[in-house]
Amino acid sequence: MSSMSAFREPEARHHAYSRKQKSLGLLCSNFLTLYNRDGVESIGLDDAANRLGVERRRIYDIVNVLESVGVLARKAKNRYSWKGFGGIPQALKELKISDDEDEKSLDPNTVNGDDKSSPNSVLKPSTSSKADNRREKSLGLLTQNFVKLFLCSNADLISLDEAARILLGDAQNSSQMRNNSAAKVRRLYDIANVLSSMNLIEKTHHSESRKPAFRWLGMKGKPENGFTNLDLKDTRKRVFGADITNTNLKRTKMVHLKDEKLNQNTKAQMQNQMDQEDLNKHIDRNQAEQQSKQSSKGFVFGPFSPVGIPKVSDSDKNSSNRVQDWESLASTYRPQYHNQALSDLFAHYMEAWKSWYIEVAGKKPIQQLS
DNA sequence: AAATCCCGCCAAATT
DNA sequence: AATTTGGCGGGATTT
Repeated sequence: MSSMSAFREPEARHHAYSRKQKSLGLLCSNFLTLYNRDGVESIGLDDAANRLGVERRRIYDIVNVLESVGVLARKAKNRYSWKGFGGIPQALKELKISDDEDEKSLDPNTVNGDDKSSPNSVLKPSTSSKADNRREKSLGLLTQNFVKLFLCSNADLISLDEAARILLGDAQNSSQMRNNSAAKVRRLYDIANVLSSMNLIEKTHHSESRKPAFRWLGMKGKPENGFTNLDLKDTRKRVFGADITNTNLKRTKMVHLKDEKLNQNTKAQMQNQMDQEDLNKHIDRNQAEQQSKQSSKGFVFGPFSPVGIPKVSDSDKNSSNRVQDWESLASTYRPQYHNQALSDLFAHYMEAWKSWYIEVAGKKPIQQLS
């Protein structure tokens, strides 16, 4: 009854219904900021949806990919447990191992390929049952496969298009796989966005400046205590500074790992380094913002925002512009880190959020689960 | 025009 | 049967 769809304004002074403000990536950032840290241990989907001001559907998207990377774990209906960023390494390790033993050299893009081939393809788990058909196309599985692509191949720059192609089972033409691939890409965009918000990957461009692609950052993205620059030396895997010449990875049957309920205890030890990573994100955003708008830092709430709050927007992170404001907050440039400043900023965010939340929901501020 | 990807309908899964 | 999950893709936004 009486739904409030009174936003028909064709145009007005400054509105800008910006699609960016509703991006999955941003939502994920908010999600992380909200649940990361402190004693969060259990997360209710309803709560998340309310807190973030979005429909449930969106939460599922986020939660699914986060779970695929080990940050969350489904505990029960409507309930997930927060494992934290500390759970990522383990998850990645599992992914790296995975099963299947056959190897195949896939050539995502090979000019005039004459390698007919592709004896077949497909990733359908042979043991696939009719019911598992759903799981096969799940966002979660796609996420894991996408990640495996980075983990198992030596190419560190992959475009969504390539990923989709590979994940499909190769083959560069014919069949309606074409269309299927397109559909896959849509999903990959979503995945890439949330993965980006975690800084597990970063958007860049292939080669000099052509097609957009993603680079795997993994834990390296946030050196907790090392350095913020990723040199070319890299740690172990050698990487050619060029586009993918040939991806040599397995035909990934990919994951199917059975539920890993091995760990369940723990409670303190997971969160430790990601603090700044998340904040860096926000800062990054702020900087980007400074370019398009100015000032305005804060959160982006859902569609409905408090009556008194202007609902600050904020541009998304990565932007293809000059990066040089590193000192923007380093100020003192110390060998250490700006944890202090970051913590401060974080606190500010939380405070703002909290106050907003209280005002709107009229609930208690930040629940402490239990 | 092409690349992104939000939105939410509505069907599988679960409860 | 009701509710929770979550494919899926039309088409609006950005680039």
